[in-house]
Amino acid sequence: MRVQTDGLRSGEREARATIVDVAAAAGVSRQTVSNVLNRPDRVAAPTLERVQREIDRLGFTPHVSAQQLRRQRASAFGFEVNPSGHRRMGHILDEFLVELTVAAPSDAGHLVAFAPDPDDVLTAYRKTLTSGIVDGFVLADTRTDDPRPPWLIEQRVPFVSFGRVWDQPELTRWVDVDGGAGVRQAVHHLATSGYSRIGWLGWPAGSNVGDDRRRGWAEGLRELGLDVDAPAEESVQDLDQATEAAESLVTRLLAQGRGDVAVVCASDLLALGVMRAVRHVGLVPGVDVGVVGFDDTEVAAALQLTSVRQPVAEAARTAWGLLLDPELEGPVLLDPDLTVRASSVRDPTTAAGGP
Amino acid sequence: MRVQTDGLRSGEREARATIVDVAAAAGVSRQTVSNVLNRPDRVAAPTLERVQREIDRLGFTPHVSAQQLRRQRASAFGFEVNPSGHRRMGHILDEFLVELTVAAPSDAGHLVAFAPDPDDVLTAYRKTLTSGIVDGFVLADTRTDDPRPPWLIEQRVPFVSFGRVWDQPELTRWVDVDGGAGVRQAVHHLATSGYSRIGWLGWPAGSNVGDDRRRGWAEGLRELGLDVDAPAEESVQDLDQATEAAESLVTRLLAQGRGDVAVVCASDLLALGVMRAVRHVGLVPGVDVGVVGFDDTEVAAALQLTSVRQPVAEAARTAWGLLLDPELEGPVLLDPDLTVRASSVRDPTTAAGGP
DNA sequence: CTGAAAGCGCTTACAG
DNA sequence: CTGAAAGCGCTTACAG
Repeated sequence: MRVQTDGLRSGEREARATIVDVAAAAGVSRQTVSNVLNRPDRVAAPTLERVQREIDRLGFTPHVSAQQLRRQRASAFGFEVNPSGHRRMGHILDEFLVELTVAAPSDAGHLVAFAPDPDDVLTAYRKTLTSGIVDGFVLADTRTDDPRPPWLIEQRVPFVSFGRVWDQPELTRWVDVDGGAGVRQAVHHLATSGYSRIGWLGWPAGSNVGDDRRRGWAEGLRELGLDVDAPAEESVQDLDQATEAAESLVTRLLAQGRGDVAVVCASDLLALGVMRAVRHVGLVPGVDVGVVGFDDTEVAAALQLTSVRQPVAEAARTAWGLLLDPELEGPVLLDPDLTVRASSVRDPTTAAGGP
Repeated sequence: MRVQTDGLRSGEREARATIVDVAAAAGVSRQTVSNVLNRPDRVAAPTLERVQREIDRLGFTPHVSAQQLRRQRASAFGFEVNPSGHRRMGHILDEFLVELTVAAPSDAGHLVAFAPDPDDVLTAYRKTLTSGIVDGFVLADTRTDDPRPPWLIEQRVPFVSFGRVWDQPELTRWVDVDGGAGVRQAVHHLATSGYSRIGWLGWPAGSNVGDDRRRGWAEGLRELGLDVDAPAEESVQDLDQATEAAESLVTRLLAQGRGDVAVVCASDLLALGVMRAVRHVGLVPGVDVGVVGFDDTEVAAALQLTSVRQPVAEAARTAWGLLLDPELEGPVLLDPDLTVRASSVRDPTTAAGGP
């Protein structure tokens, strides 16, 4: 017999209602309450209604641990996080974690974040799994020679990946953002704004992500009938080096004429280098030279930089779909959005790139 | 009788070992295995060792749901997240979520992120609690008239807060960053760099956080014997308005003389406005006018802006301490760090604020 | 120091 | 359509 809510002294913690309390209140067995919850079709309408009323009245919520134990299923999935300091992809992964949590279908799954020892990542995956708190995983930040996918496949553990699993092409349960399509979109936008000589500032060749974005630039030019031999330069992800590379790039572009020059970049930081280079030659970003970055970081927002934005929330929803819905076929490649700001609209009243 | 690991066909998912498997392998009862795990002092040394060896050999990890159910304790705490788009504090809270996960003491607690319906936040707290998946909560982003603290207190639910609970001064289980101390530190740093006339650009009076930071500026000036009536201006968190306010502020500061002028700001965005204003009058941030921002965002890193950094990882560790260690007295006020960059060092070779 | 008993809250297959 | 039985994997108080 449970303590009745009404009988509590004020300030005392209410005892939670269990399925047995609901059963007693509704005058049925606890199995029938369980059926109301899990197999409502097997319960007669009047019984259903009566039980449901008591569930609502008592504020009953099933005890998740008991369900997990009995069902031998956690209905939860793990997501590895690493200390913010070591981030390799800006805040995208922090955002993805948040959006995965928001998008969790409350009935079918929730998210468990865990932080492995960096020297022995797989142990954390194994422990998380065998302690019964997850049924599978959402991977992100997959690398070439990533040990996780082969291990998970061997163990027959369900997983999806945010980001292609580059060296396992037979794997199809992943969702990624089509960086090339995003850059192509940027090129089309610049052309529409009246820029016709569009250069590229990217990372050194050899990174899957960077090469993909550069391909988008070349394809965009080709589709539009623009000069496919437009200048391109490379820089690592460092502001000073980017500025230097951008100075050379901007000089080459401007040497062929003025007024219709723009640069598309593989990242916002590279784009910031371009804005600097443009200022250095006495011109104004967005008015004299168009600039587009990638990832729509805080920097882009602050400096009025047009930028390609990854649809992180949609990627999170898709990840849940690939995990839970066997009908949904992978892989899924999402188109990014373009956030248009002053750096690409040729409006003399709204120069970009302050201060 | 369980399937033996050795007997599995290759590729088949291993059945996890349970406490019963360990007991059988070690030739003891399952209660003894449980004692090895939870009350090792009650077990004879040889038994302890024998059982431990089998635990390691079988890779046994206790089933968390079974423990939670039996102990009637989740050893987990909830943390509310909201879609990234609606963020009010930059990426600080995303970072805090990550650091809370990293800092979770694996034996004593783990973190459960959940996303409430914005129109009915308390319902999500109640459900998370009564479903038995958490024992309490970590709050963040507490507001004046926040409904959560009074409700949690009334329900006798344990919680800590990242950020003061401003309108419940009797509450002491919180950890916060001492913004005033951070700004004071910035003032001292600027003075050491040779700036002696130091203005303030803050938010309109009335916000707890903003007023606190401004107090730090005034105290810093007083401690150093500098002009406590130095000019101050206000702006909301918007780049154009910040630039306008900064222009007025910089003009006033420069009117009294040049060469030793600096501005401390309540945010990096306001600081960006100052850098713009400095450029507009033909001067160079960091060389002619010192600038310090707050929060050390990506913008600060990209623009070589010196900025006050909140110690998020330490705040997360402290939050766990306040939650789990009754000896640890609250409240805890952490000192921020100053990330020094070109905008405050008066070095002509490293101007800040590109492009 | 070790083990037999009870039970946490639920679900599932099955009998009536 | 409804309920009695069994059991998921563990821990706790207690008897020996």
